[in-house]
Amino acid sequence: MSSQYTFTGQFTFSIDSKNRINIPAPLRKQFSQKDKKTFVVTRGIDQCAWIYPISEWNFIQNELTQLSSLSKTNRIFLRNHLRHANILKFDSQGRFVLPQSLINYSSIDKDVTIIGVLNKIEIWNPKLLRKVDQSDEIDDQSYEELSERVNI
Amino acid sequence: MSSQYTFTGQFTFSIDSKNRINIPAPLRKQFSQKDKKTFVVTRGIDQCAWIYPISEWNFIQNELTQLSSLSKTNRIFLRNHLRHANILKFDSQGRFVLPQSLINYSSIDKDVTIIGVLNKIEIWNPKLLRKVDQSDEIDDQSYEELSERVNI
DNA sequence: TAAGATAAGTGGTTAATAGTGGGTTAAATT
DNA sequence: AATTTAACCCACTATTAACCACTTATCTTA
Repeated sequence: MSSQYTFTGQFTFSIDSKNRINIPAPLRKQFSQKDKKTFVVTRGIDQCAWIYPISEWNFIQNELTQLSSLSKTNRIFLRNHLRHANILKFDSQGRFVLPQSLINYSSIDKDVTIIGVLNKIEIWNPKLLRKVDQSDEIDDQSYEELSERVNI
Repeated sequence: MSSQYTFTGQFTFSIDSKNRINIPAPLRKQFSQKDKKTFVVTRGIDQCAWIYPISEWNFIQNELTQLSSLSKTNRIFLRNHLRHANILKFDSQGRFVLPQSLINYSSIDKDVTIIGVLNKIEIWNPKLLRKVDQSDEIDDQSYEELSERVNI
C-alpha cells in the first residue's frame, strides 16, 4: 500500500528552551484533515527521530498486532519499538515538544535539521547528518541491487 | 483480531509507601467507558508485570480455553498465567496498588518504568529493563525472519 | 520596485493537569 | 474488640499544554 504523504525537502530550525521544534510549513501543510495535527515521534533506525502522521503509524501498528508475545524475539522487538513511540500534536503555532529521551538519543542540542523522506519526517542533529552523509556512501553494487526493485 | 488498545510510550514514576503506582495519564485516558478503570495485573513472561484492560483479558482468557490440559506444556502455562492474575481498578487519582507477589517477582523497590506495548502495559524495574535491553539484542537472522512477516 | 499584507518562525506567560504525599474512614481479618 | 488493610478523599507541587505577542521572512499588488 502506498502512502498519501510525500514529504520532501530539508530545513534547519532551532529548538527552544522548552524543547519545542517547529514543523516546517511545507511539511505541515500536507497533514490531512483526518490526521488532525496528530503524529508519532519515535526512534529512527539511525541516530535521529522519526515522525509519522498518525494514519501512517496506525498502518504500521496494525502490522505489529499480528506478532504474538509468546515469542521472545517478538517481545523484544515490540517493546523496543513501541516504548519509544510518543503520540503528539503540534500546537497552534505548528510546534511540538520533542521528548527528552529522543533528544538524548539523537544528540540534539540547539539546531535541528528536518528532512522529508516520503511517508516520514526525520529530525537530525545537523552535525551528525553531515557525518552520516559523508560516511554512508552507497556503493555501486548496492545501487545495482536497488535498480532491480525501484525504477527511477 | 486487533485490539482497541494501542498503548505506547515510556514513563518513569515512583512507587509510594503504600505500594501505589500511578498509571501514566496518556495510557489511562485510553481506557474505554465499558472497562470502567478495571484491569488485570499478572506476571509477565519476562521479569515484569503485565496489565491488560479487562476486556482484553477476557479475550485472552477465551483464547486460553482452547488449550487442552492433556498437554503438559499447556498445563504449566495455564497454571502460571492464571494464578497470578489479579483483577483491580485504579483509584480516583489513577493509581493502583501492585500486589506484593508481583513486586517481588519483578524486583521493584522504588522507581518503576511503565511502558505501553499495544494491548498491554508493562511495569519494570528500570535497572532490569536496561539490562534486558542490552543483553537481548535481536540478531540478524531473527530480523530476517521478522521481515517476512511484518512490513515496516 | 516599493509598500503593504500575509504567513512563518520564535519567545514568553498563564492556566490547567498530572504526579505525589498524606490523612481519614470503612472494611476485613485474626 | 483490636489490629491491619484497603478504599476514599483532600491538598500541594511541578510539569505541561494552551494562549498571546513579537519579529522576520515571503508574497502580492499598486
